[in-house]
Amino acid sequence: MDIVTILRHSVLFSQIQAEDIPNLLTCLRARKSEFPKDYTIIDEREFTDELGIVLSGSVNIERHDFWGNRTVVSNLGVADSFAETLVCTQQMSEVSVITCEPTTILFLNIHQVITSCSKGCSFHHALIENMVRLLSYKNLELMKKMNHITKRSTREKLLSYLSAEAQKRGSRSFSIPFDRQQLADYLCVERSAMSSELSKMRSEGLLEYQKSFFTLIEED
Amino acid sequence: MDIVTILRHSVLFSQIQAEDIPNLLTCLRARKSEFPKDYTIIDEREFTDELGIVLSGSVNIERHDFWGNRTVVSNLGVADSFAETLVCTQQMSEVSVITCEPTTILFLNIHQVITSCSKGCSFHHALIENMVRLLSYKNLELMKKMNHITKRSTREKLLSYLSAEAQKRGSRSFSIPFDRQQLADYLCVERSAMSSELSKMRSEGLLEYQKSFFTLIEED
DNA sequence: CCTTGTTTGTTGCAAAAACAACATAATCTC
DNA sequence: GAGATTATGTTGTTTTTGCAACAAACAAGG
Repeated sequence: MDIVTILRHSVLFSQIQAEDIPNLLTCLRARKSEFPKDYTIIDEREFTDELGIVLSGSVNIERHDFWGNRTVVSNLGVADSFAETLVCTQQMSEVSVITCEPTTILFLNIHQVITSCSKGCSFHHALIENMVRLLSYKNLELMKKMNHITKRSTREKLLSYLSAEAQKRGSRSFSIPFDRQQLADYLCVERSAMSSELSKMRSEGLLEYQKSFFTLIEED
Repeated sequence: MDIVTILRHSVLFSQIQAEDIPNLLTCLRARKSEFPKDYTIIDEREFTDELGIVLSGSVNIERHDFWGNRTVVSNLGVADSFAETLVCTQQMSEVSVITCEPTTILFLNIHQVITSCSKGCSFHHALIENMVRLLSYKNLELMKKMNHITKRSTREKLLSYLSAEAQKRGSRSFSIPFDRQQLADYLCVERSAMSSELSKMRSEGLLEYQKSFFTLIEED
């Protein structure tokens, strides 16, 4: 799939005509980079003027506390973007962006465009409007995640997350983008306790799973 | 304090000249409303085209699950805003906005301005740029809250929250905007267990408190 | 194909949290 | 000012989680 098609599936470029995109990319000083698996694209305490869009592969957004305990904030796939908040606030990052597999990223120098673009590009307004929409959807994603982790028990967190994933895919069978340790760090629980709870839920007939592929079983 | 002064302290109107604000308010179809304490300004499942700014008083953002368990998402004071994500995404609200005390709100019809404003107001661009900044700061606030609630124990959540509040105020003595039940619902823990833990922390010499006024005690 | 490393799942124990119930203190309303 | 209501704190019990240790399964590398 070529870049223009991928970008038109992103929030940032939605409702922008395909023929306008090459000029926009020039204006945004677009640059493409490829990274191996487990590569830290942006680290904590870094600054950036560039928003990243995933062209292929996937990344995790993570953070570590003082003692090195990891929290997985989110997983991003093709057409998803990151670092939009850093670009807009010009603050130091509190998260890392790490590849989960070989990944290609398109970097866009959004900062100068949303603060002042004296070129008067005809699609500038559409871009900044999309930026507003992008940040709003990021807010909603954070609220959804918070909805999972505010649950009080490990089982409730799992049910909340897995049922939301099923709903998102429109299917009771689906893959999640995390291994066990990543899922535990995403839901803020202890890995082996979570595995034990998943095993109990399976023996109670609530769900089946094989590694990261899950099937929720409908109650009769 | 008059409205223009308050608005200039908000993110949405920052860097907009005081003399431009009256025209902007006309353009935004501004309307002011007063509400008693414990009034639900926006309820779950509602839609809105209007962003609200707190002129006096305060509000809590809350949500309830299917069984009626409440989560407190955040507390907003003077010059803070709400519903910006609803306005930008045109989706149904998943939270309620409830007054904590008698409160005055300024409602602004932001939606039509950020999607298309054919009047060509000279400050339209500044407003949408501020909207981008506002949404980014909301993201950062959600990330900060998530930083508290991803901690694994009640004590760690309390320490995380209270030390962040101290840092925000630049003082080891401060008031928080929550009673005990609201604080417990904000940190997603059980109220009486949290009270018990606060009591232990006090007897260990970590902090003092009287209702919502706290003092963190420096370690020797 | 074999060895090494990683991932997943299990077990037992200690600690922590949730919960229910209740007493005391503080606040509000009449 | 008194009574009613709400808020805070305590206690004991049950449930759940975190943790450490380890075994088995799976994946990767040579």
